[in-house]
Amino acid sequence: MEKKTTIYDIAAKLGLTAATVSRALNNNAKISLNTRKLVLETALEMNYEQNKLALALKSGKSYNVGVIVPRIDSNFFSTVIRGIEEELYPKGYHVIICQTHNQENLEIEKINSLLNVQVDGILMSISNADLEEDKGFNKLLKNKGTPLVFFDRKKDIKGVSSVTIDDFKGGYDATKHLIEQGCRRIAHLYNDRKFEIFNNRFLGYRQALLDNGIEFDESLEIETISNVAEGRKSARELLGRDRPPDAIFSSSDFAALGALQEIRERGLGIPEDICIVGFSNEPFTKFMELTITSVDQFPMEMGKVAAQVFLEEVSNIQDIKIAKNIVLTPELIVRKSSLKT
Amino acid sequence: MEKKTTIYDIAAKLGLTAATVSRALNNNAKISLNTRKLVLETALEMNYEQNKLALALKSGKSYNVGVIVPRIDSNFFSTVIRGIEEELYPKGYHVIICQTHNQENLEIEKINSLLNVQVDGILMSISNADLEEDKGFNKLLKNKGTPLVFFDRKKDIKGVSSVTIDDFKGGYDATKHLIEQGCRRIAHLYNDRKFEIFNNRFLGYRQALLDNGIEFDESLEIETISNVAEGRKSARELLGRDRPPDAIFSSSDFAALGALQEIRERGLGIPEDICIVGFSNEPFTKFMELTITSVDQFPMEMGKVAAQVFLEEVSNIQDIKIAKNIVLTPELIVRKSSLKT
DNA sequence: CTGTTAGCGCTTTCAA
DNA sequence: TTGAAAGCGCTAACAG
Repeated sequence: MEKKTTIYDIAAKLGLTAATVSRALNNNAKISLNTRKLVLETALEMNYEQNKLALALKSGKSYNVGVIVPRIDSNFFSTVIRGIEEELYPKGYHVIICQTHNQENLEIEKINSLLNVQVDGILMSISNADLEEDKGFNKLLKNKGTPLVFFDRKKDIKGVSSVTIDDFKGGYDATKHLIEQGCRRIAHLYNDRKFEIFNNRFLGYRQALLDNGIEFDESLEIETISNVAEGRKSARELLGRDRPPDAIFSSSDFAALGALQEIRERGLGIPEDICIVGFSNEPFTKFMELTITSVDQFPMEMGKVAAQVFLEEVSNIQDIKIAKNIVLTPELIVRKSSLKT
Repeated sequence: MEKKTTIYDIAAKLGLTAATVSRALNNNAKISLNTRKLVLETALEMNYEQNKLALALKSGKSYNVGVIVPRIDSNFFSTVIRGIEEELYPKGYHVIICQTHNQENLEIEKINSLLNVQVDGILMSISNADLEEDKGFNKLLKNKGTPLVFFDRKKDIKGVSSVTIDDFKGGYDATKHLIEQGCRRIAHLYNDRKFEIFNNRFLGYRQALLDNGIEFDESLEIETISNVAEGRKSARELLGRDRPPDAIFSSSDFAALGALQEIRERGLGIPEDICIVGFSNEPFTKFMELTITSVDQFPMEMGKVAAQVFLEEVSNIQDIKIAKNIVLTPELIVRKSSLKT
């Protein structure tokens, strides 16, 4: 375990001073060609590597950004993170990831933790719909030096930018598509409406019905958790009704899958008897034999755009900051589960 | 954008010295109960937050670890990372992620980049099978201060620990299972054998055949890339043979899926005519109607164990380090695609 | 129990 | 063109 060589080491070896070495290395100031060459050579030879930590302390910029997500092992979030990393690395930033598992206390804790390690910004998707603008946020917002950018699950906070998709349109298009397929009793499995994203999908669904002269039927609107078992459960409930639906639009692909399984097990045909549309375009929706129609959220794009917003904000910390709310357009991917021929 | 408060600020306010404040905050040395209370209170009131960067520079420990993977948006890697994060965060570490996209130069570059930001260790899955123990590695190994831990895709390097699964056993069990189902002409779609993991799956396959008195047939062994299209292509090739196989063991779930699709489109039955086994237990394998038998690699465990190995190594940097090579046991998950009744 | 001093590695005035 | 000195925020050894 040998010590890392510092600019002092190479200064000593050359009979120079650290300042000179620093200058030579950064080819900043005017330095004699000779000394520069000399410094560069010995730096190489001594395996010198700049200690970015010292630089960070000195400059106040760590070139680290924190990303907070409910969990990383989901296709959506890991793809967003991929986008963020790919956009930020070329600009010299590293990405620190944090998971909250939807635990309220962890969300605040991780924000503070990231602030402590002096990240230059935080990109996050809210885990906790009830999250108030408390400690963590306030701190972020007060020292306007560290920008905050929401992606996907945002919260309307003055001065905070966000990148989301148009969930209303996603819900609207999905429902409209089902109507165009001739469906009239369209059920909706929705997730916790305290989250903007789920509420917007819900509202889009309602609006599409309205625009097409279909009255919504509350008995067809069921709150569901985003997993296969819950999707099955909801489907069971719907199929038990006097007048079962002829289509299901689920705000989660997993619940859509559960519904699909339940329906087929009962001998009903998809899409003949019931059409199904999910949301998120999870990989499995296109891998199945009975491919599932879904709404693509362009997670990679979302990550890249969120990163860009962050980059803009760090470069203008002085200026009065105008929050930017970027909304990406989702795309309905029509597949077998909803395509009547 | 107000300045962050430092211990000097609170020292000034209290007519104390920074050292005292530091001590009070860390309740380290003997401090009068009074001053401690005073310091703690004003710290709170002034919104003091420790600057971990300064601490890092001072102590030489950044409490950051780097994780390098080919890509993060795959179920396997993102789950490993989840495990790593969950194991390390409680110990005070943050996780920095880097992707290589299998680009050779990026692999070295990211290692160096992480080293520059003074990570306390690097956990990585090799992207480049040909990677020699060059620059990046040498640097890591020379200054033994920063431990390196391989997971999944490792390379045998003296003094470097690793956490992998027993790919040989994975391949062996998969093949044995197929034999038990009555299959005799078992094809194998293998990935680049320059990677230990793929080679071991291959060898396990061969050994299982041998142990059961079946001679391997090179014409049934096809190199494939891990995606659906390539799986289809390989299946097409196999089905064109004089004596097509009665089973396919693929070292990738994606290629297995491609093969499955191709086979069914040709009107052959799975598992009646051809059994299929994949590898990795990707989520979709259990979501499909025709569920796919696969080998679970326990990625979450792998991440946690890799993190533990790292933790051990950082705490013993002084001692002579004995590399640890931990091998987890995979599990064959039998599903419809290979279960003849 | 608390103050003084020095130093982690680097950059950046200010002088020379 | 280069050196001297200070400072980023914190801790730790040594005094007192």
